[in-house]
Amino acid sequence: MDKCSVAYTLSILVGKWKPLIILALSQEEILRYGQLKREIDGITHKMLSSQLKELEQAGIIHREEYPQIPPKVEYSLTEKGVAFLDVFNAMKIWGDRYASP
Amino acid sequence: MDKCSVAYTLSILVGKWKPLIILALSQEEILRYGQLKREIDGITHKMLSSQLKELEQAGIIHREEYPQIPPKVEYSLTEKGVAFLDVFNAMKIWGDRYASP
DNA sequence: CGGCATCCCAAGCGATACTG
DNA sequence: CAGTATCGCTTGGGATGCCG
Repeated sequence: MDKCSVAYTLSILVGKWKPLIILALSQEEILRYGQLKREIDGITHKMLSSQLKELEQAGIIHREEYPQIPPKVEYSLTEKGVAFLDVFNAMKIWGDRYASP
Repeated sequence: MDKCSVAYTLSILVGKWKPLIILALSQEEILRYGQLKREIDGITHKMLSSQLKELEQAGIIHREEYPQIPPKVEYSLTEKGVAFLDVFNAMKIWGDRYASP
């Protein structure tokens, strides 16, 4: 097994919140900032902002900003992000099978 | 997608070194402590010890101790650990397809 | 040879406040 | 409503040393 591509994938999962953000967006297609914040239990304002920015830079999510007052920003998964769900699916299968006592 | 089983799987991947340990053992079947240390570039004594212990407690790896002087300890993947390679495989597929720029 | 304990720094993260 | 900045705590993990 080649370590490099696995390492790249792991780099996406780094941090306490990124997986939860991706999963939240996988369920709702499109979510506004505030909706995401409510979906993800316990995440702080700062963390959500920074993690969203990192995921956007990684090309996992798309950010759509509407120039209006009050501001409105929508987030959604890119094709790359949707494909990432295969990884979560493998995790889910393994977790279902082996989740601890 | 159920978060719980995914979260359990993610908990296995927590830390800088656990994925590398699992991957190393996936390539060699059985490795002694010192061999693992040499396989995994840059890992410190302390980290290898602690991560091995955690993986053993999680049931991912098997620890076989030979009561002799000098000590000899062999590590290998359990069935649960081998099954975990499916997760890495999904990661590899995604990484190969989408690795950056 | 392999495990465990100690010390210590840096990164990660939370709380809070300010801005457009 | 969404984003940025600052501060300080907590924790992961690196370096080192002792023990069976």
